[in-house]
Amino acid sequence: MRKSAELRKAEIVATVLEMADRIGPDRVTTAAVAQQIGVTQAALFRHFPSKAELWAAVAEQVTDTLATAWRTALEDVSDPLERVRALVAAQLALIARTPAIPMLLFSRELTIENDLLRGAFQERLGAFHEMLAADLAAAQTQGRIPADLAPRDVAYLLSSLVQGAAIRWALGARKTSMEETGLALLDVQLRLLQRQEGSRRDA
Amino acid sequence: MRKSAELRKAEIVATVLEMADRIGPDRVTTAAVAQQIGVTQAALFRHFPSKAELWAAVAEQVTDTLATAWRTALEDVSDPLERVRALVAAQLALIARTPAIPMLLFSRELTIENDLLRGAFQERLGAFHEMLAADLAAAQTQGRIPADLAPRDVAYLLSSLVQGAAIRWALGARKTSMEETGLALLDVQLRLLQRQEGSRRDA
DNA sequence: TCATTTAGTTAGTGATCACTTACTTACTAG
DNA sequence: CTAGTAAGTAAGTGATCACTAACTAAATGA
Repeated sequence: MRKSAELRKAEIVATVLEMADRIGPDRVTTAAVAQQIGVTQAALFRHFPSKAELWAAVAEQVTDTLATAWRTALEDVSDPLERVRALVAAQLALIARTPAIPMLLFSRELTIENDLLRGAFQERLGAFHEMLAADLAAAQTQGRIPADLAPRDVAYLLSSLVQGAAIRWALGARKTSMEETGLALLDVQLRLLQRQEGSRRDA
Repeated sequence: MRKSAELRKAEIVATVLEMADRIGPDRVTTAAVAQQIGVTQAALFRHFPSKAELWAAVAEQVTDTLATAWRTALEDVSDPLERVRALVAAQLALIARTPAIPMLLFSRELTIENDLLRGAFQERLGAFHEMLAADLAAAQTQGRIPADLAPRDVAYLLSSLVQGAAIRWALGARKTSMEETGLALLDVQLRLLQRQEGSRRDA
């Protein structure tokens, strides 16, 4: 049953993330993680010098996953509004698959104990916002959405849409489908953005 | 320095809420609360049989404050869209004044330990959503916003706006003014909602 | 084959948590 | 004035936390 350090580290990180989903980030104790893996609690400290460094590894994996998901979503999509849609859809899908992500944003580990982690997550959210804003600006130059809108404002509205959907999903004990409801709202918002000038042209 | 039970209970609840703002909900220990008040830790258990019941009292005060703020905001406002604006503005102002509220939504106490609290908050958010939806429906019958929009969908967009603003504010270490940026976004969204048919009529 | 490396264990540490018990002191009604 | 009540204290409890020291056994390379 003995694994290489590399494999074991990955297993520990994955387990922490899974347990953060299931029981909440602040409930993930070293003892609980070790028990789930099937090693003693002390074994974790062979691989990570402290729990904070373990969380840092988790955060790094999450931010990597986010970056990868965005890149994949944008592959071979050139139309600006389709790119916006793909980005939001990817974010919704990722949160649905890894519900710990929004919980991590407000966990004790991130918000209080570890300024570095908070900074890393904030930077990722900022990157998401900037990607949205860039494509929205492109859509604007194509005359697809009104010219007097600030792309960054619209990008904020769209990221808020994702965050709101995640909050309602979390509070509702995950009964509804976050992806479906989120995508439905995205369509409403995108129609609102497009229709004004589009309908003028059509009419 | 001895206070009546009523006064002391109120003082404890207020202190918990203040400390939840300052150090995070999960960091609020009975010892820390007692120390800030200036009594022994055991004294808290004279007034609340358990920490869970203490949190329940805090939640009740918060939901009461929410309800009051909404009622006050709607007083003497009859125009549907102005009511929507007043509601969202009131919510932004309240969160800015009591930043623990969004943190509570994701705290361990609420999301894991205490199903009752989670239910209470979910119900309040639902009430907010329904109030928005009702006024949006009224605006729809007045022809102020497009008829083919589901009022509940638009209400979700608006509550998400508030939640997104709160998240960015919390993660950004509260450097920006949440009320200002939130209200600016609200204006953008409201213009998006109105302009479509308004501009058609004008044009 | 055997020495070295390394993943893992056993059995603790002190700190901190919510909560309890037994006692004490301040207020108040009769 | 005094007896009862209610607020508060001192000093614990056991549980749980992250983390450590000393030891063991499995893999590996010469």
